[in-house]
Amino acid sequence: MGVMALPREYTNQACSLARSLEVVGERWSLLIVRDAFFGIRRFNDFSSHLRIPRAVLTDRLDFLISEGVLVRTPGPGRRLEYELTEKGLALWPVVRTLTVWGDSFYAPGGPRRVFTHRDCGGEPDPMGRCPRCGENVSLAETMMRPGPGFAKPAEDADPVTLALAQPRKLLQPLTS
Amino acid sequence: MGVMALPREYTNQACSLARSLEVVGERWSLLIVRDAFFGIRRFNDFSSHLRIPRAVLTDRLDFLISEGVLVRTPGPGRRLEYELTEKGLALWPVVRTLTVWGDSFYAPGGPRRVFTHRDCGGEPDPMGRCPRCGENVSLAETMMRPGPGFAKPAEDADPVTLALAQPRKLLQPLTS
DNA sequence: CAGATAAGTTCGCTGAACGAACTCTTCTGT
DNA sequence: ACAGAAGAGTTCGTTCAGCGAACTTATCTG
Repeated sequence: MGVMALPREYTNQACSLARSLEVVGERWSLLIVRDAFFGIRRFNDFSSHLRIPRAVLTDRLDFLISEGVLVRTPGPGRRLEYELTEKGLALWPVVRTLTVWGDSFYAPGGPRRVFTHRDCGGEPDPMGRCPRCGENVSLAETMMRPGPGFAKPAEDADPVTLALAQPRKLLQPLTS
Repeated sequence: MGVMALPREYTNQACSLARSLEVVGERWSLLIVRDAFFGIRRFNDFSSHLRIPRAVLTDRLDFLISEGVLVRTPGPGRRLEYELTEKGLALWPVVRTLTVWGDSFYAPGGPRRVFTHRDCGGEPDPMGRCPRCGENVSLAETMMRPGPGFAKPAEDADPVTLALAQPRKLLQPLTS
């Protein structure tokens, strides 16, 4: 059974960071969430893009659902899909700040992906504030595209990886 | 030997989030970094505050040093101390956004800690911008104090926990 | 009705995390 | 100078989660 033991509690329960890490601090969890922001919604798409063991993927999805970060919904053709809830969407600043840190220290060629305000072209900060127009940019108004440090995927890369190498809107369902 | 194998690589190396998680995505790493922001600098203080197995703490500290997130320096009385580097300090937005998310969804009584601009009392956002005075607030100008959702530690809690229940400046060395 | 595709399960293995106890070195008081 | 305490790890046996590969079951599709 996929009943997953609650991840062992970080002892210092007085801290909201520790509490958050109990939910999204396990291996793969944040990458699954990131892929959901990128529009991935189906089991096999997560599996082929992340190359995570399928049993682990099952566990993580179940757990994220039980924590209210994802919901499982029937998609077109009754196939199951996984989508971010409001609570999951609220993780965007976390995903973004970690990515910015990685870009700063591990991407000598510049950011691997760039996120821009669809309407004005500015680059919103992790909280969504656009420095060009001053607006608060929603995720649906945010474009993602390869940046200067992007490593072009091989021709024979999996279809999901190829699709994510094209400019897209965040959260736009990726139907491979 | 504390030689730690590089954490298994998350396969999708085209992504800076995955790269970041290889550095700070392992169990305990971000909590160690958080404690460093709170002023903890000594092995035993990390150990007693986090209640992490000591061998794991050794591994994590060595690894964070090898990645340039921490430095080991001789402190007063030649005792070793661990301090955040510039690269480590750049993780504050990550720590802060995760904490804010945890406060939002797992702290019904309100934030467990609040962080304020020493000069004006405003509460800077995770990027450091103070909504009251508009300034960009440095970490050294940021005060931390218990918030409405803070669980008062028991009288017999360890000295580190007790010290962190008092208002303090971020990064101020905690010499227990 | 015969593949093909989606969405998982099952299984044996290995390595990391765990807690408790132990070691070695440096301070501190008398 | 010496005894004891505190700091900073190491060692050790156990347990459990993550791993990859192969297998299963259910739904589509031609």
